[in-house]
Amino acid sequence: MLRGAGPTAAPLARRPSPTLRVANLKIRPEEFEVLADDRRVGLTLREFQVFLALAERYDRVVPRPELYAHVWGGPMTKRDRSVDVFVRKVRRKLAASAPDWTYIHTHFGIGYRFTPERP
Amino acid sequence: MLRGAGPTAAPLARRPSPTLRVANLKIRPEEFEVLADDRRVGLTLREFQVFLALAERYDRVVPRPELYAHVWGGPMTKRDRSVDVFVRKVRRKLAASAPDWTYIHTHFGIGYRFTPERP
DNA sequence: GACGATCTTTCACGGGACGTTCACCGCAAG
DNA sequence: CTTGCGGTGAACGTCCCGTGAAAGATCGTC
Repeated sequence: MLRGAGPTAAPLARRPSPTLRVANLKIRPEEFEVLADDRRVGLTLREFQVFLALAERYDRVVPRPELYAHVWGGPMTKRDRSVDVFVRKVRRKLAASAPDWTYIHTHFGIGYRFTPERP
Repeated sequence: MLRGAGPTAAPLARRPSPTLRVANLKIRPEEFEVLADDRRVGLTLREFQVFLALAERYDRVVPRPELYAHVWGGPMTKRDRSVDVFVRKVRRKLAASAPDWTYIHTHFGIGYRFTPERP
């Protein structure tokens, strides 16, 4: 009698990926991927870069020009709003995935700080 | 002359082939064969290599250059569309064998992810 | 070797996701 | 009140990716 899969059939094993954990987030830099409570946040490439630049400086205030230089790789021109726009986009997607959390805090005139908090 | 009769005659033994299972798929790496609901998907060699490279990283986002290096064994030149074309071919054949499933997901600007889903 | 079939690689086109910039407005600080 | 920084939505151009098809490579058969 023909057997189907046979006795050696095994579930496909999952290969580990370097993962940073903070609060309810999992961050996989190699995959440009962020999970909130194991749900995909779905950041775009730029959004992830901005998020990572902040997350790597956990609980530190990151000046806007420094953030810009780290992501865009050059000096920030005055009145460039790129950082603000992408912080907004990251905030929106994080909020959609984890409504009860606040992650990115504004420091007026300085920049942003990544510190997960449950209001 | 070959004869099946004789005292030592035995039923043709079916050597089990190592088989990975995931969702409704069976994967036999040694045979370069994929079955969807026990139907042959009929991937070609390259197609199978691309499929396996993704399947081995189940639920992981695989950057395009990494996928290319794993299958073609060298650095990917910019603007090389080989990966895209073969992902397309694999998708088409998988869809033909299992229309109700979606397996390979696109991550814009990064690469692809293998995660079977029933829409 | 010539031919045909099958598979791989490359090319071109079109739609759409993403990144950038702008404009408007609310609010913090002095 | 006045100023300017940041939140926010949206327009717009770029280029990434889906897709079909041509061109090239590989293999088997006659």
